[in-house]
Amino acid sequence: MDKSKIKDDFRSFLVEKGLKSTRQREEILDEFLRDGAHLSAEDLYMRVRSNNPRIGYATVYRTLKLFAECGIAEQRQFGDGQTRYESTTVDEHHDHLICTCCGKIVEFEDPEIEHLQEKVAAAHGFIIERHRLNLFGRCRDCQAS
Amino acid sequence: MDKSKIKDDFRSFLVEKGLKSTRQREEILDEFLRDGAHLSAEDLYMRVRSNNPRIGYATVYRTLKLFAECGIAEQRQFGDGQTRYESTTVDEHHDHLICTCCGKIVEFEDPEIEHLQEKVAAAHGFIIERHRLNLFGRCRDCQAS
DNA sequence: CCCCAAATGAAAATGAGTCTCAATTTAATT
DNA sequence: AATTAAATTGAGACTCATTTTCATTTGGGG
Repeated sequence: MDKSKIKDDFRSFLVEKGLKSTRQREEILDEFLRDGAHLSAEDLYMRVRSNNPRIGYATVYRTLKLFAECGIAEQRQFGDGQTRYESTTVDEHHDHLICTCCGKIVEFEDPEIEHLQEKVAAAHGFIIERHRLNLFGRCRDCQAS
Repeated sequence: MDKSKIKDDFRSFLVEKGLKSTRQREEILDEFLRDGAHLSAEDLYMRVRSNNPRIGYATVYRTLKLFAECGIAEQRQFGDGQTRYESTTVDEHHDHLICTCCGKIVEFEDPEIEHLQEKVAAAHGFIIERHRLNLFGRCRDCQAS
């Protein structure tokens, strides 16, 4: 949750990889951290643009991939055809409840489920690196209609 | 698992919807049921083509969507940019272990996990319609490298 | 300050999936 | 068997997210 730590992480990552720290990358990261959960490249592009209209589409895409590679963001697919990115704080990640009616997304975590996942994986000889759990259904509001 | 029952299901579905049973749909369904777990439209197109090169791309896409609508197939995204379809037997569905190294996909089911999912969803006021659980990691063979 | 590898932006390219439309086929009806 | 209306098909055009290309600009070590 500490934004300046995340920024430092990213800068270190760039140095290690022999990449450069640029104004654009900083701006994109700032905007990415400003709030938005589940931002698509398009979303982020729009936001960044409103501060600095000279930033290109491709740069946003490229930078987002760097975030993922660096580990400060994770890619998600919710089935609407757009890849969405979510900022991660190292030891924290969450699963999602997605309303098939209104599209609302609720995050949750459940240690018990995680533990069972490890168990299942181990039974098949796998070592888990990450997981994706999406529950699709109807939220309370949409159960009326 | 009873292929002729699945075919009958699909035929009934077509009748109910006022749609027509065609040679192409039969051929595509036959090929779809022949084996392939996790077929992409492209995969299936290739296979169908090897029997009948006159079948079009669009027809395969359209038919696959019908399968999904009918409930004899489910769509899956494994993050490689292609939608994959998996044949379903009504009450049976599975989650996946995906090796990030060799791409191997292992299916599993765990009633305990499912139960916990229901619980979590209920706690947030959701009624689950379906879920997707993917565990990414390294399979036994790839843990060496 | 110089240099060059890396980065950028604009535009073209790609690739999965969808749509259009003229020609064909299905299946219900004469 | 012939008729017919509606559904289907195949080819290719199209969409839209994402990637690549390439000429130009920029970061930062020497």
